[in-house]
Amino acid sequence: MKYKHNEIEKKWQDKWEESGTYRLSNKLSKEKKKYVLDMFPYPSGATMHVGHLEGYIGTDIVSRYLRMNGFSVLHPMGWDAFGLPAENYAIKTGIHPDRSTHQNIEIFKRQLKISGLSYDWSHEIDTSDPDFYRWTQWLFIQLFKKGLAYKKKAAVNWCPKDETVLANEQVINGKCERCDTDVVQKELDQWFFKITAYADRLISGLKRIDWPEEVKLQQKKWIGKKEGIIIKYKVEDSDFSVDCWTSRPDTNFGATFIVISPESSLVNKLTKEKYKKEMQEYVRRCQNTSKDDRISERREKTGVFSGSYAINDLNHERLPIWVSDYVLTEVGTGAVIGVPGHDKRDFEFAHTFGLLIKRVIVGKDKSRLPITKIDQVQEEGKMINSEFLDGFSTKKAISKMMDYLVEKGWGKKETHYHLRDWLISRQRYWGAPIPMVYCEDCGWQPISESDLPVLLPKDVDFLPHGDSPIARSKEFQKNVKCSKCGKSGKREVDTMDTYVDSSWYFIRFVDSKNQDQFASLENTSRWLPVDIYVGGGHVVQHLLFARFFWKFLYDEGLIDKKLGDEPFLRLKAPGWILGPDSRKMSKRWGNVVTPDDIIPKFGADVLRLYEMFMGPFEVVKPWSITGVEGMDRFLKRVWNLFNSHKEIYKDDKNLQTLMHQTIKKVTNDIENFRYNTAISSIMQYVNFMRDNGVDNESLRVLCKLLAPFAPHMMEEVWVNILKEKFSVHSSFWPKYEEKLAKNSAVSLVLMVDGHPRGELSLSGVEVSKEEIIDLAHKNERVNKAIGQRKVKNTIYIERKLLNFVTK
RNA sequence: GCCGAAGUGGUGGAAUGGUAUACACGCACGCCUUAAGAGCGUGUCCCGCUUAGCGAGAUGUGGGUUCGAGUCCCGCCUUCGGCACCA
Repeated sequence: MKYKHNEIEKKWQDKWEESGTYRLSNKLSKEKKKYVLDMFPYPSGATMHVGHLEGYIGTDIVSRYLRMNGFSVLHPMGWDAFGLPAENYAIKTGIHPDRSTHQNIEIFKRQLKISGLSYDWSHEIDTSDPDFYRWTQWLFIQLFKKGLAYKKKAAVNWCPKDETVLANEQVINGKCERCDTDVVQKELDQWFFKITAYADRLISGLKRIDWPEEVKLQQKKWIGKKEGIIIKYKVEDSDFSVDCWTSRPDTNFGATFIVISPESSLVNKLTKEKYKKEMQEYVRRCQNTSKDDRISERREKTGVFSGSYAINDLNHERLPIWVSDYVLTEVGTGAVIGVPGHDKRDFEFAHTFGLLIKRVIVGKDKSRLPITKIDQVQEEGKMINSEFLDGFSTKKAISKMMDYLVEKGWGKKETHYHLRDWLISRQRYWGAPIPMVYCEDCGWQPISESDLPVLLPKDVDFLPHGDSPIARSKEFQKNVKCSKCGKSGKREVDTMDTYVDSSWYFIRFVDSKNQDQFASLENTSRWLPVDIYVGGGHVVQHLLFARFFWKFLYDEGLIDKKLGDEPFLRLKAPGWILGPDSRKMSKRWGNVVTPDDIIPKFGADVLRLYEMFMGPFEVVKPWSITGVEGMDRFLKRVWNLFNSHKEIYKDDKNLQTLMHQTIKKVTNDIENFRYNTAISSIMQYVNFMRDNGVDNESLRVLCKLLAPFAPHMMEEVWVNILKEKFSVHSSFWPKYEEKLAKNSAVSLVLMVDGHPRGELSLSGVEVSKEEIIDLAHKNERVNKAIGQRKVKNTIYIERKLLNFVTK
């Protein structure tokens, strides 16, 4: 009997949907819940490819496994539907983003469904649906009320020709990706979320969660907490001073100049008449330099002397004050203390302009001579030429110097973070409108919550015209009232960063149809936090933002405190799947493999098994069509095994042992996302049965073990061959017995000096170490290997090996 | 430059510090077929020998710890990912 995957897969998919096999019922127990979540996809115009599917198959397997273990599993799917690509597509083709996005969603959804994924679609969400973004807007208002959303001026990438704001990804080498015009920085009033208020907790919370260490490290690095000190330098012949923040005050005796950023408000005050003209020109030039150019490391250092000097209180030395664009306004205080001997950037600057270079750290080569080459610039070591710090390590010197400066009143300790507040304003159309109204009397006021959602107007021309597209809607500004005083006001015309949507969607999933609340306390308490979260790619920021929102809701009591203040307890990141040519899948290389290329020919079960068998879940791996064919052969063998109950085994110890070993292995492997080895052990089990025969129990177990991986064929087998009650996916996962999983016959390795020299078969009976040593000495090869030497030591590991050491 | 991950057959990969190369892919030969395909079987790291076997070597590279290292420690090389003038 031939297995017709197309027919059978369709048949069971329909049956599962019709009987609600994966639907959650409210009767299920509260304690045994699991929330298994995929990072929801952006439904882009390019179709889904097999790479997207890797994570989805992984969560599907674990979800099915958990259900079979008696858990009620929330496993939802939805759409990160707002975003720039749809808008750009609209600009190019005139097709409204709403239309193109929803067409894409249909394609994605069909592809997920034919893959046999067990999502409970009754929880589906779409971030571009007013039902969803109403609560995104509501969240904004909660943050605003707590002072965590605020407006301030900030620079954006601006294309003067297209008259539009560009996202960082649209800026290629400092030029607009569409028209190649040089991108400039433009200051606009924009909304921010104060994520920095949570910086410390975003670090400390990492300790409590089961995430890959490298992801945690990346988060820590992104937050970039650094202890430092602000040192005040008096400016000579004036009554003001320059504040420099540094984490390395230990090298302060090596300071020879100060550099401030061109954007600093001090530039004008400090620049002496003689240098004014040159300075103005320099500052103007910096303004017109794109960020990319400014950052590119290869660029020579530039700068202009201000004519002013600051005084280093430590040694009363005069420090010339320069202006240079290698100093960034946003970092520290926007003013840097130049230590050219022990900082490469400062060295380059000093070298270019002929400034003094002092050594205060002994070189790696023990050198105490002046520093003349960049290779000699070294950040750590033993202090010299630094009075009271001499002889100390840099590490010790940092704290000594900090204390000293604080005591003298010259400095103030201050912790700085790399993390900045989150700029969420987008001068774009396809996003959630920011629910704020500007009133001449009351300033910025939120929409009253009962008036939500602020609908995204549809009558918008989204071609770039130099302002936010929504500003051109005729409807949008009609009858707008200040929620505080009732006077007419003007709506905010910017939309929110789509990261805002994706930072809380996982909460909406637990109660996606709720019309009165973002999610009920009952449902959040029942399902959250997320037990297993799977996804990769752009994750660093997403995870930080989502953790920030969660902590905020936690603090506000909008979710139950007993849920803890971390939303994702366990994280797994699937590795990329490369094309068959080992390059990243892309239209450009013509190496994209989609589920539609594979499923019609081989079926979803083959695709699922193959993807999980390719290699470790977290690792990058190339696609191979011959590998798919191999998996097709394997599944055919499985099908034949179930169809030809040729020899029936009775009471066979080997088969039973292997069965328990396989259950154990597959169970542990699924728990740890080691699907490739789970499948290989199932293969060994199948091979054994094919060669040696089967019995009823071993077949039933095989069907269950394989059910999460190949759900369609196993359902067919379960119902129509094994004649069991529908559905295998609601049956119980097999249990193994430790005792039965142990081989009764053990082959013990005999070694001499660590080299294998033979083996000893021990069956069942317990044998003592002494008896084994006796037996080993009867082995010819062992004796030959020992030869005339004396055995000095004997190492015995039960059931494993015996090693005679003669050396 | 900094941070992180990884280097094992022709290929994807397996291996709680305990017989390296499981499980697959590919290839070769054979069986079955008029034939092709499918299916099944056998073989497949490398060198040597007195060749049903035996012995030596091999997990990027050089050291170290250990009775024993792919696995742990130190140095170097290569590849991939992230960040990048962060003071």
